[in-house]
Amino acid sequence: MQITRETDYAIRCILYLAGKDGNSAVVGEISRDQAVPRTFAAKIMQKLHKAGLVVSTRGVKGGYTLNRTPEEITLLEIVEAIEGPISINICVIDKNSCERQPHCNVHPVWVEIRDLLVEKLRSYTLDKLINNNPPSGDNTTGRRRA
Amino acid sequence: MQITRETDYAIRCILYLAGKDGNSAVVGEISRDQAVPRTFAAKIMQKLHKAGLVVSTRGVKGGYTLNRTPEEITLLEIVEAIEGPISINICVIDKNSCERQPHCNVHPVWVEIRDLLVEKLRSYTLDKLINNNPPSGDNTTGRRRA
DNA sequence: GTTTTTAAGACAAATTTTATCCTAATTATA
DNA sequence: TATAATTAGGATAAAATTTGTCTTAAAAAC
Repeated sequence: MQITRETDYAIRCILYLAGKDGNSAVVGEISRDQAVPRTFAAKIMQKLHKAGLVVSTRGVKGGYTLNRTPEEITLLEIVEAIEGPISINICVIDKNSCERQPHCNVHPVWVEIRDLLVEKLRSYTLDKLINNNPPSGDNTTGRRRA
Repeated sequence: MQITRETDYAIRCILYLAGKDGNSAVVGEISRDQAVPRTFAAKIMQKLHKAGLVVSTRGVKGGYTLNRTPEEITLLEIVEAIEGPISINICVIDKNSCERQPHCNVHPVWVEIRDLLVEKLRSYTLDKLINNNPPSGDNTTGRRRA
């Protein structure tokens, strides 16, 4: 029940991009800085591009930039860009995977946990990760609103 | 980010045992009833035994029974009996896996999500799954205490 | 047209998951 | 005490997934 290394890489890569403050970076630079294998990083950036999280430019002055501000990109989007929809157990996504019954008694638990996970991942945006801030809605540190 | 099929099997198997209301069951019976491959089921029952969740008896009248009441066995224990400690990302468990820094900005997120998951899984006991009840502490259905 | 970059798909290695098989140990009972 | 029924544990194997690499093409700058 872990994220894959690829997902971890993807978060690092896009976080690096977010840190460039609007400037672009090429795969080689991202790969070097974040210590992810170059060709693997290339594949990851392609996935992030397909998911609409980054803009790609080909050619000599090409590279990648964020497609939105760091405030508008969530961990959930990054994870799902790499791994597809979160499901915890196969039965949450694939209706035909519970061969024996329409759904067993445990099924609602997986759905509940999936929803929990989705909400939590959605609450973290790139800028919060960069600034080490708690996610929206969290007020456990005792800070109060202005 | 899914539980393995083995874990799913394990939950089915122990749930079947819980349904036997104190009576024992042999691997063959569990395997047949829950449609999990016989030798694989045998391995799973061994893991549940090592984790102290079930009692095993060898020999002619042998088999498995629960080692506690269904109220006292949580989903968390079953998952961890099969998969080991929950971690979401390798860095949550293995301190040496973040090569570059002591821990990155994302690390606390994984810890938080791990904790969330652990709490949720702990809140579900076998009897709640059998009776399709919400976990302890949940009162979203509007029922009130007597 | 040459160089630098991304795009995409095929391929390959490594690891994990999902099993199976075999031998031993234990227990009931004929 | 021999036999049958069961679990215990380790070795092995097959399948699937993860983690990469390689090659060719397309695009853009100069």
